[in-house]
Formats: sequence, structure tokens, C-alpha cells
Amino acid sequence: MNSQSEEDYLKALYHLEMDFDAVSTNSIADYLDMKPSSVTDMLKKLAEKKFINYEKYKGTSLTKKGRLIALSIIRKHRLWETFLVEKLGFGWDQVHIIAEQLEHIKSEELIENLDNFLGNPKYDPHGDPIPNKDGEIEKMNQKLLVELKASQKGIITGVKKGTASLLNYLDKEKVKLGDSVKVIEILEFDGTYIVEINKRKLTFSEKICQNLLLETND
Amino acid sequence: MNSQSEEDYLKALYHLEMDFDAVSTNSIADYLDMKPSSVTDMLKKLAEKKFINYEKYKGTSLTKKGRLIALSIIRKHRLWETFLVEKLGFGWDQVHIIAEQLEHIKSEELIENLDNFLGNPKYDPHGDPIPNKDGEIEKMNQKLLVELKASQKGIITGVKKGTASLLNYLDKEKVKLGDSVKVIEILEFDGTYIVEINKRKLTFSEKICQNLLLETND
DNA sequence: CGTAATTTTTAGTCTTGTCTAAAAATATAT
DNA sequence: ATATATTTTTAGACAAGACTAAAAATTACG
Repeated sequence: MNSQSEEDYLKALYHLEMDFDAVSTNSIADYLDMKPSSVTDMLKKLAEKKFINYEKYKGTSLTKKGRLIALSIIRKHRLWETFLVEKLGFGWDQVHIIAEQLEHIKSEELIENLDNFLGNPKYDPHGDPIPNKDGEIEKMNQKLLVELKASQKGIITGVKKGTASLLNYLDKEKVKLGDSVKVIEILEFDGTYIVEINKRKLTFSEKICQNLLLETND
Repeated sequence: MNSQSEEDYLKALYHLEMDFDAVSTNSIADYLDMKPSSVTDMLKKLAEKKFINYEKYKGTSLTKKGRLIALSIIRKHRLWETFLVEKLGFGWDQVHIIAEQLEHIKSEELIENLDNFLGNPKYDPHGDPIPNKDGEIEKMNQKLLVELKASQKGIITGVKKGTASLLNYLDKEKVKLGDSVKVIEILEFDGTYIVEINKRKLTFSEKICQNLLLETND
């Protein structure tokens, strides 16, 4: 049985691996709001249990075993969020903190029954996909940024043919493939998109949005 | 904010106070399956926080403040049990362990929304009363079926402690908590009760009648 | 290339909540 | 009423998981 703390670390690792290739000790510490020394201690423990590949000073990554545990926590989190919004009438912005607690409840049967009760939803109220009990996540679709509406999210996968120069522009703006994009606002006047990437607000013209490819989940 | 462990102690105190007047250190240790020395440590801490009245070697009792916390945990426990049985299809006997985890989730709003979602139930699936948010427990006119005379009525609220197997029997007979019971006839010879439940006539042995709890209106 | 800055790890401390072993207080029984 | 048994508390240890401060490794820069 894994502790709540171990589960939090594995979940953090999973989320950080989406954004960065090698996950550094400091980035985990930032993410979990803890000191790097505490992180090092836990990484040793998780490596001992074969949940992560860890080499001193070299960063870390989840093993298959570790990833499955992370996905099972994410599954629980997103199912509980769905429950809180769909059944208990919470707003989608209120549920995260409560789900952070509920995700650690230990019972296979509970989560399967909850899943059925909710009608086996594929996405949570934030639009994030819910892993199935084998840790599989529905493959996402590719879309242009211009097809997204406010508050929707995607991951940058590339640019349309013949627009290689766009990549240079993105590079200059420190935007990389794999970066996560969230639409904050779309200006009605000229179709300009205001988006958030890596915690920074950026403004994209309509032309850019017509050429930027994203992976989304619907 | 109280720790899970503190909450477990307060809940134990509450249950033990029902059965015994003075709650001894050893009885708490037995109840929680811990060593008496650990209990002493925690009692000091709880006394410090004014949750209990504690005098060395003299036993302990809940303060008003402590009792309210205990009741709020019991409220959560029983609401979650109701949810698990009514909504997720768990059996009566499976829900206790899961509810022991769920009862420690911190969120006032969660429990109020859950209460409403469940239709503000007054009794949990075991027939135990659910305290309201002010810690008040509806005084029950709880009787055993065997105390009723012919033509009297009641609502099934549960079974006596230690007779969980009776629940299975009732289940098999399609009798649920909340069902209304009317005594049709009591056989003088062996005390067998003939009752009507859901428009069906059923026969209960005297032993069953001695263990079946009902809510009556007198 | 070598020094400075940054990142990561080590070493040692602290808190919470448990334990064991032994001492102290209380209860029981002749 | 005193010796014995039981209960309760104290004292000290330990594990988990966090922290601080300092050392070591890595990275970045002039």
C-alpha cells in the first residue's frame, strides 16, 4: 500500500513528464511546493520501490509500474471531480481541492462502482480524459488552434504545411512543441487569441491560429 | 484542523461513552487496537485542545466541543455509508471500511451537498440516526419488533448489534430499511409474528423479532 | 579552460503518532 | 490492612516525511 505522499509524488511526476522530458528535482519541488532536499529523499524511496528510474543528479522518470499508479490516481481524481460537478452541483473550479483528498481513498470496488454510477464518463468536467482501469487514455484528436473555444486546452504538436516560418516565431517566443496551451479569451473584433502557455499569457493573430496544430481531447 | 488520528479518538470516545460512563484508557486502546501508552499520549493532546476532560488515572469524557467534532465525523460516516449503499450499490456489510476513510475528507460544503443529494436521510443503512449539521440526533422511538402488539406499525430502521447476518436474510426476502411493517397477528404458541410489508404477508420467528429495530410513533 | 552560479544531495533536526519496557497509581482480595 | 494484581503513565525509541544548512556535483559564462 502506498502512502498519500508517495501517490502525490507519482502524480506530480506524471504531469511534469508531459511538459518536460527529464524531470528535475527542483521542478518537482516547485510543483509540490516543497524543498528540493525533501524531494531527493522521496525519490530515493520511490526508486527503491521501482516506481521511478532515478540516477543521482541526472533527473528522474516514471517506470511502467510507477506510471500505472500515477494513472490510477488521476483516474480517481477525475472520476471524483465528475461526481462532484455532475451529482453534487459543484462548480468546475471548486472541485480540485476536494478531489485531491478523495483520490487517495483506497478501494478498487469503490472506484469501479463510482465509474458505473457516473455512466463511465470519458472526460472530466475540465475536459481532461479519464484513464480506464488499465491506465489507458483515449487517444486525443488533432485540431487547429482556431477551432478551440475559450477555456479549452491542447498540446502543440506542430504547424500546417508550408508555414515553417511560424516555427521560428514560436521559437522566439519560447514556445515549444509539446507545450500546453489554454485559450483564455478570443477577441471578437479580429479573432485574436489570448492564450496561456507555460504560465505566460501570449497573443496570437488569427492567421497564426489557423496554422497551429494541437492535440485535444474531444 | 484536526488530524485523522484525533478524529478517530474523538469518535471512539463518543461510542464508548454510550456504553460506559467513565471511559478508561484501556477501553479506548482496545477499541482502537492500540497500546494504552499511545492512548495516554493522545489524551493529553486532546485535553490540551479542550476536546476532552482528562484527569490522570481518572478516565476521560468528551467536552461539548469534542462531542460536536465527534458528531460531525459520525454524520459524515453515516452519510457516506448511505451514499455507498443507495447510490453505488454496495451491500450493508461492505461499506464500513470505506466510510472510515471518507469520513475524514475535509469540506463542509461537500457534506452538505451530499446530504441534499441523498435527500437528507435521517437514518443510515444500518438504521443508525444521522446527526444534523449542528450535531443534533433525532430522538428515536426505536423499538424491537417483539415489543409491538397486533395491528401496531413501524418503519424498519435496522438490526441489533451483532446480527449482521439478519440483514442478509432480509435482503433475500426483499425487505429494505425504510419499509413499513404492520403486525397482523402474533402466534401465542411460539411467538411467531405475522406481519405485512409492502403488501406481502411475511412470517418472522421470535428470534428475528428480538433483533429487528423499528421506528414507531409512540 | 577555469571560475562562478545553480542544482542536487547529504547530514542532521523536528513533529506526529506509534511502540516497548519500566515505574507509579489504583483496585482487589485475603 | 497489606500484599498482589491491574491499570495507567512515563521515559525513551522509532518510522515517515517534512525542514535547514552545508557540501558536492553539474552547468554556465567570461
